[in-house]
Amino acid sequence: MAARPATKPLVSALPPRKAGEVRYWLLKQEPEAFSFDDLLRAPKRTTCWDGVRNYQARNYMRDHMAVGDQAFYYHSNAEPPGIAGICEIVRAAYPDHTAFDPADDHFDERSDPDAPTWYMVDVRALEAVDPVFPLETLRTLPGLDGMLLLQRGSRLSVQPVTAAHWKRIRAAIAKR
DNA sequence: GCCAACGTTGGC
DNA sequence: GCCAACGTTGGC
Repeated sequence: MAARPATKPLVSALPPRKAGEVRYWLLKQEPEAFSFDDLLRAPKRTTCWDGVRNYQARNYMRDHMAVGDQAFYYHSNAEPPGIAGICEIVRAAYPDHTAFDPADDHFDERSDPDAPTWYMVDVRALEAVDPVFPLETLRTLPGLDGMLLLQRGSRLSVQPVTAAHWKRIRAAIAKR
């Protein structure tokens, strides 16, 4: 058994939230499906984050997100890929009803309405990051060691971001 | 469009 | 429980 590479210190279990603590996240979305501009144009600048079908991503949403947490809105499969906006969680996890709808792309026949498998949260746009702050630039910033997004093969669509990384990135965006 | 990396599935 | 096959993600 080879040693687990040092580049893989996944934050799978987060410590308990302290009273009043704000947590930070990164939410991936393909702009072709729903861009940050789409969110700005949505009623109340709010949408439900439906369609997550990965257990780890679900666990972060269901077990660790709270109203008031903030998140980077990240455009994946985009040109360029990068941070397109800042948003906040405005509703904590509740069942993802799209899993119950056979007509929906994200239908999952195994998700039982009486014991839902999949959950979503509601997010509201706070401000655009315009132009997009590119992944390529994130890779050049010091102080982002261990950031999940920057690790090879990282595909998780809901990722925790440490407060230190959040501050570092916000500062880099502001100073640009 | 390519393809490496990943998560899930299912045979055994 | 192992692990090969498969489908998906997402940068490039």
